[in-house]
Amino acid sequence: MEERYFPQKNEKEILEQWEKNNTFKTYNDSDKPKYYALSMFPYPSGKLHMGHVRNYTITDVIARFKKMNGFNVLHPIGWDSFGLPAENAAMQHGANPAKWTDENIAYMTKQLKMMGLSYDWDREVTTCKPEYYKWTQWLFLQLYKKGLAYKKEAAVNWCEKCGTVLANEQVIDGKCWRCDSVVEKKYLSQWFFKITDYAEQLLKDLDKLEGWGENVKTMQANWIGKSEGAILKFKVVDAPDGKDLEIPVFTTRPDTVHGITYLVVAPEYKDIELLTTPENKEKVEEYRQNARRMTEIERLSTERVKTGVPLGTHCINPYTGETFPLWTADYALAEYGTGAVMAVPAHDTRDFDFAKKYNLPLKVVIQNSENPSDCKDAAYTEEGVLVNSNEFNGMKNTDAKKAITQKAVDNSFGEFKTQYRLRDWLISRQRYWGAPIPVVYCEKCGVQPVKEEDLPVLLPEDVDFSIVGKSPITTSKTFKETTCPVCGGKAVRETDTMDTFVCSSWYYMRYADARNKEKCFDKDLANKWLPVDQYVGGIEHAILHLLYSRFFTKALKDLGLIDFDEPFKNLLTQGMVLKDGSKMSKSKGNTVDPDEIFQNYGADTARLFILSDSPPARDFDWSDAGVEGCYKFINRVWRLVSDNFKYINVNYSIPENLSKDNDTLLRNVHIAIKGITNDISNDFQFNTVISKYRELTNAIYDRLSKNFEGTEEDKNVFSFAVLMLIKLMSPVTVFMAEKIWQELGYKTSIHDEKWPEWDENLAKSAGITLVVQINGKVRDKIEVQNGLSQDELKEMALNSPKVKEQIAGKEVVKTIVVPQKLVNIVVK
RNA sequence: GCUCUAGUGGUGGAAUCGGUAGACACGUUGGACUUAAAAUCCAAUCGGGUGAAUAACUCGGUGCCAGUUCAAGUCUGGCCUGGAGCACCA
Repeated sequence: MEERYFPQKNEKEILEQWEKNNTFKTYNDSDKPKYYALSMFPYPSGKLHMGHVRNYTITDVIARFKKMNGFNVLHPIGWDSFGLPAENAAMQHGANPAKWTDENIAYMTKQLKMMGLSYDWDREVTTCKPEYYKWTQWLFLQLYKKGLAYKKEAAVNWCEKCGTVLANEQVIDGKCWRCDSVVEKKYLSQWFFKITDYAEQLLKDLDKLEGWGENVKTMQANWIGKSEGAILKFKVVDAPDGKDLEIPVFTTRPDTVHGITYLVVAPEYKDIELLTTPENKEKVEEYRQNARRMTEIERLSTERVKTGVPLGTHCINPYTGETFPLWTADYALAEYGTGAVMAVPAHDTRDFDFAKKYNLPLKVVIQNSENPSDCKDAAYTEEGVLVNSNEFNGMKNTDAKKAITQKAVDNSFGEFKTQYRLRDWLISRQRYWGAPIPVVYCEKCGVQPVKEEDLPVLLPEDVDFSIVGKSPITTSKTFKETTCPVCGGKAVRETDTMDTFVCSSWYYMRYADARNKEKCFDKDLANKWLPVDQYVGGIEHAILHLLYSRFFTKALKDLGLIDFDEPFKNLLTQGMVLKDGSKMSKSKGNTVDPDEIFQNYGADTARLFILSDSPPARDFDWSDAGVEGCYKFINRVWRLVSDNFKYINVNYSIPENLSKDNDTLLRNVHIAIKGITNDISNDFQFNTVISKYRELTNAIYDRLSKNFEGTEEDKNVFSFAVLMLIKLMSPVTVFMAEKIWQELGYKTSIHDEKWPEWDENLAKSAGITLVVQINGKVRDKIEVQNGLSQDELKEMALNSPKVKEQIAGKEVVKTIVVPQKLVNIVVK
C-alpha cells in the first residue's frame, strides 16, 4: 500500500471500474423498498459551479446512505437544456443552440462523473431532445383537452432585452428574473395554463408536506394569497347614457360597508368609458394614458403619493341609501378581484391617504369602545364594534362581516367570495430554443391542436439568429406553413415555444421510465418510484419550479396519468456557497472553479469539504484553508491504514473481556456508528457527521499511541475500528474508501456493503462523569461506573470533599438526581 | 407593513428530553522532528480576577429585558439586529 494517497490517479482508475461494473445502475424489479433521491437538474451553462457541487454531493451522500441501508435507490440526473443562454450564444457567436448545448452537456457530464456521483446514467433525460419534448408537447395537448391550456389576450410582462413575455413568477421587483432589465406591460394574445383552478388544492396540500421547510411553504402560501371576503355590487345612479350599470367590488371588509365614501376603479377597468361623464372624459383619458406608460416599478412604489381623478358619476350604497362618487386611481389593480374597490377611508390606510389628499369625506363605522378614535389622523384598522351602521350597530365587526354579506346575498346584490392572488401561468415565449407549442391556426377551423401521432413538432433548423426584434423561429421558411389537422386546408403553426419551466415540471416523472418511446412514462413505474422521497435544490425555486411541478402533478393525476398528488415528499433547500461572505459570482470575481479543486485535491476533498463546515440548509463560506484541512484529513485516514497495515485483519472477531484501552476504542466505534447514523437520518447534518469521522479517527490514533502492543486482541479491535471508519466514510469520500477496500483485498465494491450497526450497550462509555452541582452551579465532577442507583449517586455526591466543604453549615433543602448525569444539591 | 428564518469564542459551527456551554475544525501562538523547508506530531487558545506559577481557585458569559424552574443557549412574554420572501392584493 502506498504511503501517501494520490487522488488524481486513484479516482480515475476507480471511475473506470465503476463504469465497467455498472455499480450504480438502478433496476426496477427489486424486493427492496424504493427510495428516490433527486437533485434539481442543472441547466447546461458550460461548467459546474460550487452550488452544483454542493447540491449533488448532498443528494449523492443521501442516495448512498439509503442504498447501504437496504433501499433500492433511484438517483438520476438530466439536463434542463432549453432556454435563452443557448440562443444568446447562437446570436453572439453564430453557434447552433443545439450544438452549443450538446458540447456543454458533454463537458459537464465529464465533471459530474469526476465527482464520483452515483447516478444511473441510463436514465439521463435531456429536455431539448425530441424524444423528450415530444412528451412535453403531448402533455400540453392533454391539458388543452381538459381546458387547462388556453389562449387569451391579456396585459402581460414583456422583457425587451430577452424579447419575450414572462410569467408573473419570473418578474422579481418589476425586473426580469434572468437579465434584470425592467419589465414592461404589453397587450398580447398568449397561452396560459390554468393553475388558478388548483389554487385551493395547492394551498391546502401544503399541510401534507411535512418534509418541507416552513419558509418554502409560507412563501407558496403567500404567493397563492387566499383572501375570504365578499363581492358587493353597487348600482350606478347617473351613468352618462342612462344605462343600468353595476359595479361589483371585492372586499375582505364587508363590515365597513356603511363607511363607504367613494369607489375606485383601476385605470384599465373595462367599463370605465361608460362610467365617465363628458366633462371628465379628457382628464380621465389623460390619467389612463399616464398610468399605462408607467413601468411596474414606478407604479408599485409605495413611496409614491396616490393619485386619481373623478369620473363624475356616482353609485348608491344599498345599505345606507347614500350616494358616493366614482374615481379612477392606479392604486386599484385591474388584475385582482373585480378591478374595483369600495373605499372606506376611516378604516383602510390606503383609502385614508387618498381621501386626505383629495379632501374626500370619511365616516367612522367601527369603534374600539375603550379607546374610541375619530379617525382624523389615521385609519382605525383594528377590531371593534359597529356604529353608524343601522341594524348592525353594536355588533362585533368579526360577526358583522358574515351578517352584512348575508344581507347582500338575501337581496341579490352580493355573495361570499374567496379570492386568490395567484394568476394563471403564462407559458408562451417568443423564442426559438424551447418546445414548440403544438397547435396550428386554420383559416376555417381556427385554433387546432396538432394530432398526437404527428408529434413531436420539431424545431426548424433553417433559422436566422441575426435578426433582432423577432423570434428566430419566425425566420424559418419551412416551419410556419402547414395543413389543418381537421380540414386539411392551409394553416399556420404557432411560433411561440413553451416556457422552460414546463419542461422541468415533469422531468422527475420521466426518470421512472426514461427510455419509453410509446408513452411519456408507464403509469405503474411512475407510481412505483414517485413521489420523490428526497428532493434537494436551491431556495430560488421555492415558488417557480416547485409550484409549477405541484400543479403539474395535480393536473396529471386528474388526467389519470398518475395516482399521487404531490411530487416531492421531502424537500431540502440547500444554502448558497459564499466566498468571503458574499455569493460566488463571475461579476464579483470570487468564484472557485470546481475543476481546479478536483485537479489539485481530488473529488473526495471537494465532497468532504463542502459538507463539513455548515449544515446543508445554511449558507456555506468557501475557504481555501478549509479545503487544505480536508485534504490533510483524507491523508491522515489513509496513513492510519497504510502505516498500520500489518495490524489489520479483515476477518477480525471481537473477544469478550477486553482490556480497558480496547474496550474504550470498541465503545467509541459504536458511539460513532450510532451518532453518524442518527445525524444523517435526522435532517442530514453532514457537518456533525464529519466531526464524528474526525473524532473516531482521533480515537483510533489515540489507541495506537497508548499501550498498543499488537496482540491478537489489539489487532482485532483495531481492525474493527478501521473497517467501520472506512465504511462510515464511504458515502462521502467515495474514492478513498473504495481504494482502501481494494487494498484490503476485497474484490467487491465497498459501495455494495451494508451500513454498520451499533450495539446499544456498547454505544456509551464504560463510566460516566457525574456532575455535582450546588444551587445549579458545577462544583465537582466524579468518575463513576454505569448503572448506579439514584441513592448511590446522591450518596457519592454528598461525600465529595469539595461538596462537603461548600455545604458546611448550610441546610440542604433538596437534592435532585438525574440518572447517568448529575446531582444538584439545593442549600440555604 | 405582513410572513418566514437566524443571532453562541478571532472564524465555521457543536450541544436528543431544560442537566458540564464552546464538541469537531479553521486560524493564531509555542514546542518536537529537520542542515533547512514541506509534511507530520505535541501543547495552549471565551473573557475578567486572586496567585511567582505552564499549580490551584474564583466570578462573568449563548443579541437585549423580564419570567418559569433545583437547573435556561434550550421553555414563556416583550423588544433589538441581520437575512429571505411578499407587498397599494382592497
